[in-house]
Amino acid sequence: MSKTKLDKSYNWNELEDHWYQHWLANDYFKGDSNSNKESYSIVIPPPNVTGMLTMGHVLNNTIQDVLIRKARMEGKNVCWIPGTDHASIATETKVVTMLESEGIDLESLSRDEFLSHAWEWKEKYGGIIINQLKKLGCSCDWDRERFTMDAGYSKAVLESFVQLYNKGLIYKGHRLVNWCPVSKSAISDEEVIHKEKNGKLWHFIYPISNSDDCLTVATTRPETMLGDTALAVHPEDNRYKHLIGKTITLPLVGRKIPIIGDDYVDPEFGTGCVKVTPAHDPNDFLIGERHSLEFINIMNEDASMNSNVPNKYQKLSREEARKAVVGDMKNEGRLDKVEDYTNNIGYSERGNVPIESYLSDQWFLKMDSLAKPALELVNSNKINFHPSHWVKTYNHWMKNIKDWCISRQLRWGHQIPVWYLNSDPSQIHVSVEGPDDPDNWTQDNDVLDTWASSWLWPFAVHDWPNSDENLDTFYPTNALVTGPDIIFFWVARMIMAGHEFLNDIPFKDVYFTSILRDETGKKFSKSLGNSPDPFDLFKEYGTDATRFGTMLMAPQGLDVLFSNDRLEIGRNFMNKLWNASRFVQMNLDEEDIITTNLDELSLDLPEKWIINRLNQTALKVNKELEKFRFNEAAKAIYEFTWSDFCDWYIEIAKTRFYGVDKQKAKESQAVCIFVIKGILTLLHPYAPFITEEIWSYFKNDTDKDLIVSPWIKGDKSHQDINADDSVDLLKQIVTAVRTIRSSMNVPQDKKANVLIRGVGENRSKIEAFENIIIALGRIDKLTLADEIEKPSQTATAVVQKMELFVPLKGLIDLDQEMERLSKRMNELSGHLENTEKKLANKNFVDRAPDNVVKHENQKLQDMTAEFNLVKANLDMLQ
RNA sequence: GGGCGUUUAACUCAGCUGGUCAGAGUGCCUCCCUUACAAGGAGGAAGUCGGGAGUUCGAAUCUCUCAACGCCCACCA
Repeated sequence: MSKTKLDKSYNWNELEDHWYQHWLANDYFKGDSNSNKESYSIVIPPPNVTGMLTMGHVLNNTIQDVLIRKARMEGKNVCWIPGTDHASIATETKVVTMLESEGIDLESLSRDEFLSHAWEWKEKYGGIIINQLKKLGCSCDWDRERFTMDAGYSKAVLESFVQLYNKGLIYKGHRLVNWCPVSKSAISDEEVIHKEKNGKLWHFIYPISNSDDCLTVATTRPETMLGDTALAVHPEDNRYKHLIGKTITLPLVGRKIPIIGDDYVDPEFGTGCVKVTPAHDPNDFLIGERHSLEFINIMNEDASMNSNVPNKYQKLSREEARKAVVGDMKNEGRLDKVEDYTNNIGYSERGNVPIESYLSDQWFLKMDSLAKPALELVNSNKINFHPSHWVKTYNHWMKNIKDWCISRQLRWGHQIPVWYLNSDPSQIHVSVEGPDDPDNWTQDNDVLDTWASSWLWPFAVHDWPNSDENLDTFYPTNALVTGPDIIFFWVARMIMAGHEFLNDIPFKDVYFTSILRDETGKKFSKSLGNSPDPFDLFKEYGTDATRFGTMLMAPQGLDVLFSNDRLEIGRNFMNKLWNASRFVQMNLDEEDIITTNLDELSLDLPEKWIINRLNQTALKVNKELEKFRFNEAAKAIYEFTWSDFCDWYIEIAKTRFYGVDKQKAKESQAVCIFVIKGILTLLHPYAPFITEEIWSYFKNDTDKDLIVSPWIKGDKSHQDINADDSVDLLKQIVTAVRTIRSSMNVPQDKKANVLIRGVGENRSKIEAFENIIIALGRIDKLTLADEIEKPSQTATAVVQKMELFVPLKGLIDLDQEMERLSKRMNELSGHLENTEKKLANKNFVDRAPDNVVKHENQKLQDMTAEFNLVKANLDMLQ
């Protein structure tokens, strides 16, 4: 920057890009796989390649950037690997929508043609979110950016399939799966969202063959009766058990189907009699297997009726078929009644339509043997969850894990590396490269579930299995930062994959972020349109303020109600920091002050105090960040900067800057710079842009850019109780004077005299601060005395057993003063009562630790003294 | 049905291994545009820490219980 002075206000829109480009140009973000320094690595949870930056991303990636930037400043070999996920089903849906809108006939497209459209689309839109992350300030190693369908990555995915297949963990099964009729593909259990819906319960009357008797059956899905192959009752149900073994003629279809007895049926529910559709319901499927029933698939892939149903229903959608079936049953007099009924319906997460249980050939991965070691890794704390209560959720899922349906009937994704011999499809070939004579073989049409590629992310980004170089340096990663909503989809599976393929953990710590909600508690989501556009916020508040504000309001593991005025806290803080820095800068006597070494100075108590407080803040920030308490660390920096440095030390420093003692002025300037640089260092991970900008004005010749400057650990052994106590006394006196002035409505420009009685051993301390107290309290004359008569018409206060008199001739309002003193007396007597009670309790004195008892005694003494003085002063007024 | 979480000032929330007179920001009241900052400064009002019980010398904090709200998982046609 060519400027030598900080601008009057911080113009983030100009400076953010400048610094980001500067960091990139200096290669600060790059990890070094040949370094022998301690490494620190994170892999980004790859956003969907179709994605746009949301507030969720802001939260998630700011946290990662905080960890990464701190580690970098600690001098570690840092590597944050970015990338995107091909998001098979989500992306394919978008591409299909686009092609349809362009009037392109999907049916006429070959697989390759479709894929070339998809890649075109990816090239066009795939980079958006990456650029958005750069705007956010993420210090990722962009040279290592990965995409889950990159050539190398794809090879890793196929490799993993082949390995698992060869171990016998992958099998093909003809099973009921969750079927999304929109994407015409199987989906996993985790991709099914259950929604409560108001539906109906239809009661149908079925005639029993060769009999006049009937059975009434309740169903929520009338259309599936076209695929019924049995009726089931409980074997012990006295109403029906004599019917077991008989048959009924299925109305509308004419098929004769048996009445069977099965424990699954709950006699209490509905009519106690269930229609069984083995090909379209998971429970019925199991009944069907137990009783060797016929499995009749009645639907096409889009959930319309197929040729296995009577002609008149064929090609009807499931909704139309339901209407038709109900109408026809009613016409035949077989509709007994219709009840309202609320039930949970599974919806496809992507297609947002009810799923079908659908019979099809799919590839499955056996999970039991993978889950066991992964469970152990977390429960033995080799991997730590933050907050830890997520371990229970993890355990529950892992202990009830089911085989994973990994095949999808899509085109965008990793095509399953299985080939069938054309002349005999029962012969299969499984390998990464495919068969030698490809003309005789046909590859499986399906692709893999997206998560069956992203579960390899922590090591596949490093060219596994081809190269070890980066893996040796950057694997296992240190931390994973992600949302608890993908604990099953992704986190659990990465742990399994890490153990399976590399026999190691993929990360040491997992931090689960908060879920962001709007003011009314609704989850931010694209479909609700209630998520603010982060870029509007960056513009309005600045990226640093958005990052800082978001961190401040994101306590560990709780949902967060997001609102813009939280970001104002961040913006105001950045403004405060900017102005404090500007103030210090404009008061520097000489430029070379920035090179002053504090060790060469003999500092006064206020200087020692603020340096001490900075050290304590650094210790606190380190401690909280180690525990992933980002909000607490942010708060510590905020409070130190605002309350200690700006509110007190800068005000004290003014008395130095404008005083006659030039040496003190210089010392104070040096201390201000030291403290500001400390603040900038601690704040940099949260607010990288503004801190780097201010730093550039304060750095000296040996300083590097802030992003790579040394982190402050804090020094546990450094303490200065004397300085703390002294400044504490100073603050109490000044505050007492200010309170009196304020409550007596003394105008700002009117100076008051202050007398302090009973100074005793405090005299030297106060004398050392005299000019500061006079300035901050707007005092004309300060008189210190051990014994002195109380002036008339004076307001009083008690500070550390000293009486403070502020004579206010003509200004004092007796009633107000009496009220003020009475209030304080009441407060004190309340506390005194409690303390006395405590100390009178023999059990307390005997059993509580000495220091606690001692403290209570001290409290009693101090408060009694203050009480007596306040009372005496009050009495004099009456 | 099973599990997890939340309940602290008017609002949004901190408060960690039980022990300073329970904190912050916003809002509210009073005063101040004092040459770093009105996106600011000084002062102030505001809380039986969801209800109840228990453990303890001592509970916002630990245990139990009840209530309200939220989330996750499972699911009977």
